[in-house]
Parts: sequence; C-alpha cells; structure tokens
Amino acid sequence: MDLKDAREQFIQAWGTFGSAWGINRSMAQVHALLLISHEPISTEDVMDQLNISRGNANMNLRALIDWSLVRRTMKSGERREFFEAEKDVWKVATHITRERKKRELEPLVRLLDELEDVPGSTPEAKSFRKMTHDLHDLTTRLDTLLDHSTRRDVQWFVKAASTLLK
Amino acid sequence: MDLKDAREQFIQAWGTFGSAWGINRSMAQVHALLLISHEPISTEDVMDQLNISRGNANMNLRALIDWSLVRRTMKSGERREFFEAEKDVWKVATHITRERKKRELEPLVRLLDELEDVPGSTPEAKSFRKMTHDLHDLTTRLDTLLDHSTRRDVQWFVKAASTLLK
DNA sequence: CTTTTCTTTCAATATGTATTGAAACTTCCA
DNA sequence: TGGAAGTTTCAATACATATTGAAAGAAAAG
Repeated sequence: MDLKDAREQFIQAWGTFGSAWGINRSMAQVHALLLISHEPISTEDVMDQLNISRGNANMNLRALIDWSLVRRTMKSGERREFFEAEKDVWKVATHITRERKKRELEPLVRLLDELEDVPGSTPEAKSFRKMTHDLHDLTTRLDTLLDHSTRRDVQWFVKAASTLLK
Repeated sequence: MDLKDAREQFIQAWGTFGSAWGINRSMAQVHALLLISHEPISTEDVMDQLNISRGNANMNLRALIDWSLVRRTMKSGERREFFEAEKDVWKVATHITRERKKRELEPLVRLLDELEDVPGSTPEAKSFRKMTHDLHDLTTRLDTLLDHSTRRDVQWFVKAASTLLK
C-alpha cells in the first residue's frame, strides 16, 4: 500500500472510530489529517484534502483547539493561520479523556448522587436506590481513576485501579 | 423528588449518556428501565413506559440481549416473554466494555498494525509511520488492559496498568 | 385445522445532526 | 481610508440514523 492510500485509510478509520464513540466524523477526520501531517497546515489545506467546506473546516478546527488537541501557529511572512496537532499520543489520550469526563461523566455522577436518596419503601423504590447507589459508586471510582490517570501519575493510577477492582 | 420523577430522570440521563458515547438513545433507555425494575417486564410494559413503538422496543430488547445485558425470562402461566437486566453493575460495565472493544477497538488495532509498514523515506512518510506506530502501541495496551480487566483479574489489571503507564 | 396471542421484519417516514456556502466580520497593508 | 486576504457565523439544506406501524411469521390453545 502506498502512502497516499494509507493516509486515506487512516483518516477514514479515525473518522469511523470517532463517530462510534460520539465524536463527529469531520472533527475526527480533521484531527487525523493533522496528526499525520509533518508540518502545520492551513484551513485551505484541510478543505482540499478532506473535501469539506470552509465552514466545516473552521468549525472543527476550533473545536479541536477547544479540546486542546490542536494549536494555531503562524508562519512568518504568511497572513493566514496554520494548525498543528499535539503529536504525543499519551497527551492526546489525556486531553480526550479529560474533555469527555468533564462533558459526560461528571453530570451523570452528579445526578446519581441526587437520585440515591429518593424516598419510599416499596420494592420499586428499593430497587431504584440500590441501582443508583451502585452506579454512583462505579462512576465515581471511574471518575477518580481517570482524574489521576490523566495526570500521568502512575502511583495514583495503580492505586486507584486496585480500589476500583476491590 | 418522588420516585416517578426520579425514575424518569434516570431514564433520560442514561439515554443521554448512552448517546453521547455512540449507543442509541432508545437502547440505553430500555436498558435504564430494566435496570430499575424490580421484576422482569414485558415488551408491552417497555412500550408503555417509554412511549415507543413495538418495533423499536423489540429491536432494542434484542440488541440488549445480544450485548448480554438483558435476559429473556418466562413467567409461569404467561404466554409472552419477560425481560430482565443484569443488575450487577460490574458485570454491566464488563459486558459493555467487551462488546465495544470487540466492535470498535479491535478493528482499529488491526488497521494500525498494517499501516505501520507503509514504505517511503519522505518526512510525510516518516511522520505517518511514527504516528501509526505510537497509536498502535497505545491502542494495543488499552486493548490488553481491557481484556484483562473484564476478567476481573486484579493482578493482571494492575500489572497491565503499570505497563500502560511506563 | 383454525384462531388467538405474541414476536419479528422492514419499507416508509420522522428526527436529529452535520454540512454547506454566502454574507458579515476582522485584520492587515498600501 | 479603501480594499485585499483571511476568518467566523448561521440559516438553509443535506444526510444519516432511529422510529414507526402494518403485515408477515410463529407458537400455543381451542
């Protein structure tokens, strides 16, 4: 397989992988393109290489910056902006994890915390409390685990992992 | 907050959480409903409580069975089928993890494995190989970690966690 | 065998989300 | 200050996916 095809395949796969996990396809594809570019590229490059509109490219580049996965850079003598992805895969994983934890896990943990003390002594009420309690426990552990793992703190991670599995 | 509202909130939240992670809303809601029901319920119950069509209910119940999150049960003297969710949250997490690993992580690992040895000595080719290699490494570690963690094998999990973070 | 009850399928349709592209906006330079 | 070059916004639209509901299929009962 030549480089051109391989790049194409990678971009498609990253897009598919992203959308299976609730990240929009274009955002993932823009990210993929930046990951495998050896130097910063412009909005125009993104549009051309992925065949997407200016608006789409702009919107997703900004989203990626918001997620700390991409930086704006300037080339001297150039008016337009260039974009460059974080290339350290550990950092990439960390940033993605942190964002998603914040956006989707934390709100769930907060809700479960409230729902644990709904009143009632019927079997339905008891069943409900048990489930919300158990889920609250699990999600909190996961939250803590991710919290520390995103700090690359091995000791903490392993310790938290043990706790999670106790 | 009374039980009725709490149940409603939980079902909505689980649905939202699911769809943020690429699991369809109805499937997550059906799952939520089963999780907080103290006894097995019928397709009719699911339709009524979630206001969804028979086809939708049937389809998602089967999907949940496919994921090993729900079992069919029979009530003596009853013609129709009843459904019951796995209530052990650890098992729930395990089953979900295992399914998604199989469906989405493994194919990516396989592709990255191939892409690592694309030929060429240009900066683009080198950059590409480095990225696919690094991602292959990370995803493989994650794959291994999940593999063992879903077996509730603490020793392995912690060991794998250390390796992941080395 | 016929009817009743329940389950499954799937083409049609609805719904939610992503994408476009042109206009508005901003910044830089002559 | 005018205009060129680039960026951002957002209403309109396209697209993908989920959902419906009626019809076909299966299984048990009469």
